[in-house]
Parts: sequence; structure tokens; C-alpha cells
Amino acid sequence: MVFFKEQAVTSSDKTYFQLREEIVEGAIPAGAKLSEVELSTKYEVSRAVIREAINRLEACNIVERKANVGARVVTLTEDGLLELYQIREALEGMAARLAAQNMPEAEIYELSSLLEGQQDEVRQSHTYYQEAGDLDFHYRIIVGSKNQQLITMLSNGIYHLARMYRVQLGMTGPRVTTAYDEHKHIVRAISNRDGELAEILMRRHIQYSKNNIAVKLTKMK
Amino acid sequence: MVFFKEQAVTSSDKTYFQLREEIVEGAIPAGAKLSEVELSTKYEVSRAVIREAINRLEACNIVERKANVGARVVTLTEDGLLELYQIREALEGMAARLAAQNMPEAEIYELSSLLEGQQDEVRQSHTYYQEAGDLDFHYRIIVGSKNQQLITMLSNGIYHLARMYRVQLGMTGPRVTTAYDEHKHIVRAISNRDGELAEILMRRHIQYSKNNIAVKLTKMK
DNA sequence: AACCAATAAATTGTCGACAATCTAGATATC
DNA sequence: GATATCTAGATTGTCGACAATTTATTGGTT
Repeated sequence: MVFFKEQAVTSSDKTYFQLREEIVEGAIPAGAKLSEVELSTKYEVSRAVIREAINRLEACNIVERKANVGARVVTLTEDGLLELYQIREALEGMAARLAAQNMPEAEIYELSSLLEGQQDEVRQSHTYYQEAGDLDFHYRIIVGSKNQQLITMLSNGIYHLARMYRVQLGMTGPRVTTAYDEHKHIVRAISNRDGELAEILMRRHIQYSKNNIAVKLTKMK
Repeated sequence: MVFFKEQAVTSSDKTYFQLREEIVEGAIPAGAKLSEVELSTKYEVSRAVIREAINRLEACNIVERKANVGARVVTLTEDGLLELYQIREALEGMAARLAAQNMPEAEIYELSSLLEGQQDEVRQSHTYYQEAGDLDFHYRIIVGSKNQQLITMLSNGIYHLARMYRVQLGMTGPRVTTAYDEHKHIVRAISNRDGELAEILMRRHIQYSKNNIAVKLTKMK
């Protein structure tokens, strides 16, 4: 399910989307060098469009580039993950508070019934939330904040990085049902127009996610 | 005083910095079209480097680009300003809290003595804080947070936008001495390692700035 | 054998030209 | 006179080639 459409009009757009997906989903691993000529032959486009795509990836903090040397996929450190989730906590906590103020009733209802509809699915298969469901939920609340700069900031940069972490660290599994309940509580707070509570719950929700990943990280060492 | 150096190694870098300055400082006004050929003759570089510079400006939300049409300098709305300062409040509030945890004593001392040194200057000329002083203060606290992602996020994008607002709205003047005192209180909280208080004071400080600008805005209408 | 210098190969940065797309003006039609 | 269509101009998107810089290789010296 694609809930925020990035439509590629130009060739650079398509290349950028493809490259980003390959990196975020791990097909191009962390630390890999992005050779312009290699990629231009692979995607059958000019080096100019490859360069433009790489520039955009650099702006998203997905690749690092050194002048006259080249671009490499960023290697994600444990500290970097902590930093990223600190930012998410601040920004999405604010988003939840603003959503409680600004989100139209119709959007709240839509989000609420979306969660309701997934209730049975969650109870049965326990496979609900690792992916699209969680992302969808968070994105709808960001949009509900009605802060345009916040929306672009998160959907252009931070989310892709966060997903990249989860993929690279093999985070596909657990923490399913509790996250679902947390989501429900957040929606209820927004529905009650209780911004303060919504922020607290959202921050806590993101902290749980962070701790969950951090635990897995320490186990791997 | 330049306290965080962006050194331009390539020609695109230089063009990007120049273009950004001209836009942020108002030489190129809001809503202006950025013609690639025009700029390439003006700066005496190829269209390729102009395109790269424009792409970077787009990533900073300084220009908006439509495919096959062109790029225009963003026109700043009152709502946009509100949104921007909401984000600053969340992020820099967090930065202050983190700085109270992570900022080395040496950096705190340096910042503190910097403020002390400006005390007389403030009392006399009342011209202290409209520019570099304020920016320097905020940047040092961001750096003190030791959150690298936060540092790049703010210094690459948000600060330039915030400055652009102030320039376009003719915010050069007042709110000098009170801001100075606010800064001193924030530093004291950081020095005492009181993260909670530091965050509260920083948020309040940014709210004051926002209100100050918002008032001027309504007067202009 | 280890280290340094000079050269060769490869990669990125920049350029000018062509192709694709959009915008404006003129012409035609109702 | 207003609207729609077509054409001409201008602008952006894409391409391949050349220049500048970095990296790897070779050769020489201690």
C-alpha cells in the first residue's frame, strides 16, 4: 500500500527512487561505493542523471560523498541510531500534539477505523506491524499535524533512514501486538483532542521502539 | 565571524554558497525565477553546476522546483514561519537538554565566557544580538548536544530558512537585551547539568522570538 | 625488503550540444 | 468577442566528451 505517492516525472526521479530503494532495502549494502559509470550502465542512463540521484541521496543522509573521490552508502552506527530516534521522538511527539489540535475529524475517523479493521488480523497472525502498518500510522499522524515543513522533513529524510536501520539490523520480527495497542491509545488521545497526552504516548512509543532495537543490537555483538 | 566553516572545494560548492547567500540575504527576492541559462552566464559556469546548486537549494527548502518548468525562490508565508519555529522549538529544546548531558566543560566555559565578554557591549550599544551573536549561541548549543544528525539537519536547512524569514520581513532590530539574558539563563542551566530546565528555557526563548516576529508581521498588514 | 617518486589508469567534475517539454502568440472557429 | 488549436520560441532534461583530480602501478634508491 502506497499512501504517499511520489510520482516520478523525470528520468532522474525514477533513478533516484530505484537507487534509494536498493540502498534502503539492502540490495546495495552499507559502505558500498556508488560508482557513477557503473550505475549509469546498470540503469542505462547518462551519468548526469546518476549524479543528480546521488546528490539527492546525499541530501537525505543516505550516502556520504567526498569531493573528487565519490559517494558511499552510509554505515549505520549504534550511536547514529540513538541520535535518529532522539530526533524522531522530538518531532513525532510534536506531531502528535499538533495532530490533536489540527487533525480533521474525518482523518481521525479514518485512522481509527483503519486500526479497528486490523484488530482481528493482529490477534491471529502476529505479523501485522513490522512494516506498512506502522509506517502508515506514523505518516498519517504527521500529516494530521498540518505542519508542511514537518511533513516534508520526515517523509523525505528521516523515515528512509529509520527503515534502513531496521533492514540492516534484521529488525523484521517482534514487538507487534504491543505496538498496536500503543497506536490505539495514541489515536484515542488525539480523538479526545488531548495534545499533551498524545505527545507523551507518542514519545513513549518511539522510545520503546528504540529500546527494542538497541537490545537486539547489543545481542548481536 | 564564521564559526562553522563550509569550505568550497568544487565549483558547484562555490556557486551553491553564493546563490544561497544571495537568496537568503534578499538580493534575489522571494518568488523570483531561477533561470539556469541566466545564472550560468552570470556566474560564468556551466549549466551543470547551476543545476547542481539549484538541486541543493531545493533540498534545503529554499527554492521550489517543478519538473520541466523551473525553480523559484520560495515565498514565505506567515503559516510557514509558525511551522518553522515549531520545529525549531522541538529540536533546539531537545538540543539544550542533550547539551546539559553531553557538552564538555570546556565548551560550556567557552560559551559562558563568550557571553560574559559581550555583557558590556550589550548594555551600551543595544545592537548586540540581531545577528551573529544569536546564531553563534544557538549553534554552539546544537554542537554541544553531540547529536550529529541534529547538527547537520539544523545547519544545512533550518537556520538558513529562519534567517531568510528575518531578512525578508525586515527583522533586524529589537529584542536585544532580553534575548541576552535568556541566553545567560540557558547557559547556567546547562552548566548545572539541569537538562529539564535547559529545555524549558530554550523552548521559551524560541517562543519569544516567534512571537516577536509574528507581532511585526501582523503590524505590516 | 621497505620506502619514496614518477607515471599510468580510473574516477569525478565540468562543459557544450541535442532532445523533450512547457509557455506564449497567432490564427482559426464558434 | 471568447474560446480553442496550432505553431514558434524559450527553457529544462539528458547525453557524450573533455578536463581535473585521485588512486593504483611501476620503477628506482637506500
